[in-house]
Amino acid sequence: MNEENQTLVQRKEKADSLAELGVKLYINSFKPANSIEELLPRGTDLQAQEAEPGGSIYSVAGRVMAMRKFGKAAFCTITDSSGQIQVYVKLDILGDRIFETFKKWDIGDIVGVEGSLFKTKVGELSIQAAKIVMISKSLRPLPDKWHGLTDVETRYRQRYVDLIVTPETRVTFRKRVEIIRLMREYLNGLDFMEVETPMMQPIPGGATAKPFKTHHNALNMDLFLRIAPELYLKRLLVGGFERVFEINRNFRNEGLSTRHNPEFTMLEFYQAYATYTDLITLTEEMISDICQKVNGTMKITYQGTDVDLTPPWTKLTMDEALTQAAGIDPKILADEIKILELAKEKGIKLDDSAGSGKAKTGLFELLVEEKLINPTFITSYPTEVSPLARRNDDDPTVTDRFELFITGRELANGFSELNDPRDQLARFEKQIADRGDDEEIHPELDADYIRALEYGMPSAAGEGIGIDRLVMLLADAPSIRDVILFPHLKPETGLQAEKDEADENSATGAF
RNA sequence: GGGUCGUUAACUCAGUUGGUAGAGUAUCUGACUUUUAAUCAGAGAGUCGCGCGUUCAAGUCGCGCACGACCCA
Repeated sequence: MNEENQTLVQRKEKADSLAELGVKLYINSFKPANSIEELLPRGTDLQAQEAEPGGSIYSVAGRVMAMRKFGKAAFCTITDSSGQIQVYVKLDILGDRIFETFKKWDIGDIVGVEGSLFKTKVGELSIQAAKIVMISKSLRPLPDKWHGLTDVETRYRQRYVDLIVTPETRVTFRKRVEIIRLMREYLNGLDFMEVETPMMQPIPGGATAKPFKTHHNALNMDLFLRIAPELYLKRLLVGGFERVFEINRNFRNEGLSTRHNPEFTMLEFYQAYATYTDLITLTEEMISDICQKVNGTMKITYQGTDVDLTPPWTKLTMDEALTQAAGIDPKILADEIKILELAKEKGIKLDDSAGSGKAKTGLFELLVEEKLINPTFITSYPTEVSPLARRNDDDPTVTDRFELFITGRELANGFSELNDPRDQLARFEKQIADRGDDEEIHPELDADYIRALEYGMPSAAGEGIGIDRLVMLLADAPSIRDVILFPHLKPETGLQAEKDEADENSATGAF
């Protein structure tokens, strides 16, 4: 790195001089007996300037986050993954030689401390260090201790630094982990099996989206990163696993935004002999329950907007939503020609082959979606836009499908599954015929999936829930990049230039 | 893809009408054995994102590019 600034040079020199004093800079032999978290309650009964009775010795390891040095003593704040505690370091306890090495410690170093507990004059629980040890020497200065790291680009690119210095970031990602854990627990409790299906697929199916393409060299074949696991999970229903779920990554080769990352995490689950209404009940129970456990309440705010996740949630058909939220006359909705005219009037682009279903969906996305703040299930999606969903028994122009909207965003999509192989084949064929002029979306007929259905798939309902968006909601995060540890960014220009240079050098060296 | 804004020390930010690059934190040196953004004294630290142009002179003005943020499609 061409960043040999003064601080870095000084830190390296200091590391060298520590090594000369006989200090090993990167040891792997210190095993802390205690977490910081477990020490903290031991201070509750102590008075200021009182040592813990019995004088037990504890040991902790962590990163030095702050240091207030005096001539012959110092206070350091150190953190481990459970919390932070102050360490009091004193010359006359450690002795000259050790104290000399301590003076070369920096903020950012990872250290081990052994000692007893006491409270300082101002009542802060502290460890009186009897032994100190360097575990890992830090060569780079941490960001400003008061302002922290505010540059979002650096926070995303160097998430490790963000995690060190931004407590809110740690809270968000712990929350993410907890949400996914609770989701697994919930589904496991209902006897769902967690499975893994291919992420590299010869035919990317289960959604309409642009896939990433890759190549298998030995087989000399193109593969696609999956856009959805759906068709594989339903093959498992055919196979007799009646409740399956998968929580993992999908990939879509499309634009990036505060709500879209090229790889994102979905929960998809399928339940035999269930209908979409069963999943509506399951979804509102699962999400409200997770919110209660993670946030301690079902009434949350998202970016300043109040959202109430207390069940039951609103349920509207798409027609009802268009009437109630967009004020469209039901008579227009019932008239195929008028609804197409209205959509065009509103500036919605429709292919010549588009029917009223696409028109309604377009109007819904334009006029209704953003108004659905509190959780709302929209049902009765047009068959035209739902190639994998089961038709409604009474009205075959709509499907037994729902989407869940919260804060104006789609969070989940579920339906009673289409298991008639001949209907499925016809819809695949129509979808391929209608693919329009988009070269990047190539719906291809998945003949093996049809073959699977021909063996007979039990009636079932299935659903996908966008985990990143759910975490955004429950953690009040404005951008999907705030809930993905390493969001996709374009390469850093400085680092890229150096890499090119290095590549060039090694290429020359090879000749 | 279009628009708006941003990019100055490791971090957070100033920088006037175009005229020698500034502060706090961090770092280094010294003082200091109960501090809480410790304090005090001193010092060092910059490819002003990159490039081209206008000008006697550009961090500042113009154009292009890169990266990022937000809005729109």
